[in-house]
Amino acid sequence: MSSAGPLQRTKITDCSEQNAAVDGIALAMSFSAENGIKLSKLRREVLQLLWESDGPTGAYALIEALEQRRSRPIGPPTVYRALEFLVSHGLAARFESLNAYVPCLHPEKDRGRAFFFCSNCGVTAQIDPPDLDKLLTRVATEVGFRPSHKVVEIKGICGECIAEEATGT
Amino acid sequence: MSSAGPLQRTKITDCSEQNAAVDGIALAMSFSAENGIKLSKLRREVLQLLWESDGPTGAYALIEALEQRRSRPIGPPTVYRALEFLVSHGLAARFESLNAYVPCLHPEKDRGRAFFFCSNCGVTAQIDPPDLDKLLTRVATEVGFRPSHKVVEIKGICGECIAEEATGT
DNA sequence: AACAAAGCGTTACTTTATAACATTTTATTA
DNA sequence: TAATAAAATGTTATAAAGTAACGCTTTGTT
Repeated sequence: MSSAGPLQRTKITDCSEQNAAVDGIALAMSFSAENGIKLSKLRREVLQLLWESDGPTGAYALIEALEQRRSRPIGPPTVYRALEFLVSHGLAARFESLNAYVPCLHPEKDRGRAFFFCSNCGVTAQIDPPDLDKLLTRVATEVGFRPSHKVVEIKGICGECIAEEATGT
Repeated sequence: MSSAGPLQRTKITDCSEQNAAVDGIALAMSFSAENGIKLSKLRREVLQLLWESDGPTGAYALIEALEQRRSRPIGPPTVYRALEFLVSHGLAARFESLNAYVPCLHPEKDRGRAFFFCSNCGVTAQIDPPDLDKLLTRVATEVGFRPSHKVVEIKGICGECIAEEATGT
């Protein structure tokens, strides 16, 4: 995958992948400590794999990666449960239209996340425009609906790939 | 499923289910005629099943329903291809977070659809606030992204179910 | 009628996800 | 700290969703 573009990535853009992962985990650790959440070894490993990954990661890719790390078989429920925990605490999110998972910054404000995904290079960004959540909430209110979970996912081509397309790179 | 609430449903709210289905198909037929699309028997049947259905419908539920109608086995690819066609022409949409399909009004304007789904009663609504698509497009533009597919899905509790909850019905 | 193209059928298989129950680890408190 | 309860993880089996590859049939075209 190419380097960071103008997108605010789910990964921290101006750090190496490794550092982004470290930061992501550090963030999760302090967030957990502050909120009385226990981040078990398994859950930490899964989250770390998400941060170290190049993009949205499927559950079975995580299983394989864990098996590598541990040199023994891991059953799907093990990983799915860890993912469920991470998602329920806002540390990760499921990218519904990709059947895959991404790590999340800002676990505290877990509403109205918008994910962008470049179909060309796979770069993923999480952008949370305050307007968006307000708009969705307003529309919901107008029709008497009480939202509990909002999914906003945009697929397309990122700025870098558009540029490369133009210059014929 | 309960009767129509204040939501603009994917089904036409002030008609019986049967009439909604008839109207949905009629709409699809005229739309197809106008746009030089051929709606084969199979595709028409699948679309009709979507309209007649009580809510978002899984591919395998459609397969079963078709097998009922035809009294012989139907393979998954048959239905998936029909769904792909319907979705690509805006006559249906995949509800990503439910692994299911819904029929669509307004096939012509196939952008920025917002789906609402009541986790309690299953009622589904398609609402397309012009603001929403504009906002998503604006945010995308700001980060240099060219969107090709937008997914907006809101799960929660619909007005009717909130009312029933309150009155203890 | 002959041909081409699109649609559909069929078989087999892959990927994604969960149910049910056993075991281990962690936390609690006697 | 040993006993117990609760939470987390491991294990096996299976369900649910989706696709690849190939052949036949229908539809459209010359």
